[in-house]
Amino acid sequence: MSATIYDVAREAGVSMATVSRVLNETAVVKDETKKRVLDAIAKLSYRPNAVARGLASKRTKTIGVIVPDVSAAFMAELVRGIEDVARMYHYHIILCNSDGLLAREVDLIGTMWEKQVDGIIFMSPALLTEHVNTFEEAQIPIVLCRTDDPEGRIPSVNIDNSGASIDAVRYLHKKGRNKIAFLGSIHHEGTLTSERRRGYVAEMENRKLTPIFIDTAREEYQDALLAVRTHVTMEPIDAILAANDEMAIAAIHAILDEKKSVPKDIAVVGFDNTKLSMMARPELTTIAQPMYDYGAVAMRFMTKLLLDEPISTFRVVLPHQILEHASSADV
Amino acid sequence: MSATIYDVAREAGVSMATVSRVLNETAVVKDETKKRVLDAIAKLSYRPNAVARGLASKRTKTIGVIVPDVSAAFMAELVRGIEDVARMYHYHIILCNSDGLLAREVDLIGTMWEKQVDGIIFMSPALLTEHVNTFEEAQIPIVLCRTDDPEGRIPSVNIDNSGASIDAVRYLHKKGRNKIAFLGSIHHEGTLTSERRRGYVAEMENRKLTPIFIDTAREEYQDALLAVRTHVTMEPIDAILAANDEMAIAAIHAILDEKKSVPKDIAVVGFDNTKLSMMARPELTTIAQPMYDYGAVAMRFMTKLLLDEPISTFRVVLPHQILEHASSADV
DNA sequence: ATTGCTGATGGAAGGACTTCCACGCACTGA
DNA sequence: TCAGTGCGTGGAAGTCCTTCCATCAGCAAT
Repeated sequence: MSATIYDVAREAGVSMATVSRVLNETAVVKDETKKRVLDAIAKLSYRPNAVARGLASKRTKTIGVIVPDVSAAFMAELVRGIEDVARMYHYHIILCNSDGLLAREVDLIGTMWEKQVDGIIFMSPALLTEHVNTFEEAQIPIVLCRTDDPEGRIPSVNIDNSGASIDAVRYLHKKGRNKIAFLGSIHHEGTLTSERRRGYVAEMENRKLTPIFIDTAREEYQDALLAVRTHVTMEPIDAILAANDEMAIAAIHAILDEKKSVPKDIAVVGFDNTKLSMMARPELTTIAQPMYDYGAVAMRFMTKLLLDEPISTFRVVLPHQILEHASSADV
Repeated sequence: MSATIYDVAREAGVSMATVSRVLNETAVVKDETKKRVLDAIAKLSYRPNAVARGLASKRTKTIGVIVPDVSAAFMAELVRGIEDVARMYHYHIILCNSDGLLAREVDLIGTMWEKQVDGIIFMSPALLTEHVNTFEEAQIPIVLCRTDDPEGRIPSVNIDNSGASIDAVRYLHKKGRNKIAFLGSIHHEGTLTSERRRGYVAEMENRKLTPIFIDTAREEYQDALLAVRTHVTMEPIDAILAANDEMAIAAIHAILDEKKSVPKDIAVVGFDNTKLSMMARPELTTIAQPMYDYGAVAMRFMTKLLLDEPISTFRVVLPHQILEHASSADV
């Protein structure tokens, strides 16, 4: 079939140990010998078998990536960030979707271990004790991405979601908005949305404003569309802070459907700065998180862990920023 | 460290061969023995090492997935389809982005080979001879996905892009539109867009209509927005068939920006039925391709290849369908 | 009682690499 | 001249499985 390291050794007249050394640059090999080996490799168009390599070295150069759903709004960009950095460091990624189901997540971590991945980048709606336990059993380097560990046990990469909401409320209030509603679904604690909601509530109270909630079952366009439509006719509000862009756009459309104006009657601010925000009319003011960077930084973090590079902090916090567009512009 | 098959064998008082048989159900094992083995596995919380397994069996249960860019409009859904089916059949996927660069694609196929993947699902803007050659060298089962091999050498899963355009032109013409423009970028042959353009031209000529082209550099929102804005003021048209949804939405916005009406003045039809189509105002008429199914079917196809199941055709053609919405409704 | 099967299991040889240990050679310093 | 020092290299063990071949007990058929 295809050439093995042994064939290369014979062709070059050296031992397989030497070929391995050339391949991995793991020791000095005389230039002349090295050349012979490289020639033999080229001649036989030899490519090392990564599986055998993995078995012998106990390092597979692959990283497991567990996400709730790649096809969700901006997960793909994040995954792209991971993969790009992975490639730079000669890693590959095994991608799995968990749908945020604990059982599946636990199972996946097990499978990742079977596959002998060198590390796992993990995303989940909320981190539970079960997760942490599984991580500990698995004994694999883990980096949480867009998933907070409130107790800071696991290395993580996040933005300050609560702080971002605070900024948003401040921003809207400065624009003279007082009846600011929060559009999101109710989840258990530890969720991204719950953090965002927390910041919202804190800053509203801080400013002696009454929090208003527009709750949806799921965090989706259709649900949000209906919820906002209904709410707008019932209670007077002049601004909406949505838990994500998709819902924010639903809010815009719902408001327009009810013959009100954005931003004149109601300003809308989204979350995440997905492509969607640019594709709405009026364009959406949104809180930008660097989605690509999320993945890129998490993967870079992973390589640091793997290569024993010094790490300054276990909880990386990425910057966020309000990007102002027409949906909340001054009237 | 962690238990090996040998430990399990000792614990259960059998040979490792028997453990392997229990694990793989590759031969009959007496019920009582099997129970002892399973108990031992549970007791040691043993999980087989997939790498060692891969080396010994020459099957890794992993599939390489090469896409131009996961973060592109609907690639993520497609990848999700692949992964879901892969999981059903106990496969995993290694995901890589090629950016559609030939050199990277060739390199990736090589790396996939190193990784000893059982098969490759391959997506590319256009299939070239170099690809086919590399496939042949690699000797790995390949399934093309959303990538046509005009010569039908490689198994593939596609829709009839040219036919879809024909349908779209027919549809618009029946609605009384005569000045139908095609919005897309000019690529070399073999591209999806080129197929779509081909069908458009064919049906326009068939109906004695003059083809009108709005060309963009890249197939993106911004490029399309500018191109359409400019074009609309110069040449009278009453319909636009866009090469994808993103550009179609750009077209809608450009038309509105120029104070014209959609669909009254100009009807717009998109391609791909991404989530975006629902999120536009007016909602976008689009040619639906089953994006999730694209991936799911391709992966299912792959498993058939791998499991030697009978295959009816090497070129799977998925159905498409015009989904009518407000952007092209009767006025 | 002997032969011939079959069902259940053990033994051992790979599979393609990495890596540790040892060794030869040329050269250095006393 | 001889021990000491490295560099460059070979040999072989080890990694954890799968799988082929052999074995063996038990039972039906002759």
